[in-house]
Amino acid sequence: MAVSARRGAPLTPEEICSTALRLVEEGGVEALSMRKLAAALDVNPMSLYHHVENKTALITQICQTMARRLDLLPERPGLPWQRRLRDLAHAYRRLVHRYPSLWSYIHTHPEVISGHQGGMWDVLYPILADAGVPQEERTRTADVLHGFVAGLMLTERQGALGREDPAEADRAFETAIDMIIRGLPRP
Amino acid sequence: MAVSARRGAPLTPEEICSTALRLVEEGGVEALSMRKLAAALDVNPMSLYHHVENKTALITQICQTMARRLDLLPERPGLPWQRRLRDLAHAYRRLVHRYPSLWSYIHTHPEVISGHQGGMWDVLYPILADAGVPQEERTRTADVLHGFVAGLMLTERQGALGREDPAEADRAFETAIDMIIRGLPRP
DNA sequence: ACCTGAACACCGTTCAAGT
DNA sequence: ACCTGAACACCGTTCAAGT
Repeated sequence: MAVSARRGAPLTPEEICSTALRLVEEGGVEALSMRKLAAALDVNPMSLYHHVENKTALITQICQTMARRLDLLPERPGLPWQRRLRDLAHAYRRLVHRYPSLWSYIHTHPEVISGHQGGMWDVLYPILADAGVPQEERTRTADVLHGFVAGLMLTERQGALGREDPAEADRAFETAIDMIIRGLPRP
Repeated sequence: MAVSARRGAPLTPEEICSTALRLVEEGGVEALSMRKLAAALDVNPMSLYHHVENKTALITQICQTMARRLDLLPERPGLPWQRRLRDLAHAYRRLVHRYPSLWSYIHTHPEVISGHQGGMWDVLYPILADAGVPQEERTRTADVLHGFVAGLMLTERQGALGREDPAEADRAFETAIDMIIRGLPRP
């Protein structure tokens, strides 16, 4: 039989991807296995391989889905760049809080995301321009800034920011953004 | 027989740890398995469990060994703090270049290292003091700085700094340290 | 075209049995 | 005290066989 164990539908890529993402949200990337995913979909483990090349390809897919969930505020060129930079950093932080394990995975597996894809960079560049960062330094500055904020999240996830007091992590994050704003290269 | 397959010696903790670290240096943390480690030591896989509680305990041990390899320059209070901060950052970077995979592992597995252990912090605090960072902000600033540099390394490892030109990664690192120096909180 | 079971080559770890 | 083999419960993935 061609669609036996499963209810009706013949196992769409979307269903696979969203179920996989759910497993990751619940138990981290290490909780995702092809066999558990198949069980969650009520399907034979091997059926998955007709829709997904392999496990790493699947993870790459759910990473891209995650990246699309960065909830950027609408562009508001009227606001000062400091404010927009702060808001962007907070959006990034919210995303990491939502998918901590998957986010870590991406940043330890360079191969899954290549280049400046995702809406974040389109928001960041105009901010840097308004901040007066010279054109020829903007790419480098953007990479460094992303690194800074990513490292902050790494540290927060390690519990190094505010071990006892949870509000301390928020405060440290603000301090960090202040440092970044002060430190930006000016002409 | 009690020491059969192995040559003479009865399998010391040091031997286990150093061999495990070698496997990690060669193939990353994902290349370390209890069974491969046993093979490298020419021993039955189960023998390891008489010297090591389990795999995570073993990894924690080799992480601590790695942390001890941070080659700090001797303290030179005569030099300006900017210079000392830069040197410390470079020592950190060298360590990450030497153990990229293990370093990533630590920063994605918060449980393996807890608190400010390791000589780095003893070097960092006096630098921050000389930089004029107020006493009550030093802990937070130190955590943020560590986060910044760690994030930089993460980004570098992802290839985001200087994809084509390898010297660009060096330049981006210097730019980043400049930003940090400019951005430090002052009284 | 899509699904499946058996199989292969791996894991970490437990446990009873050996010396 | 230290080592070991067999076993358990997992992996990802291939492949030939089913409908």
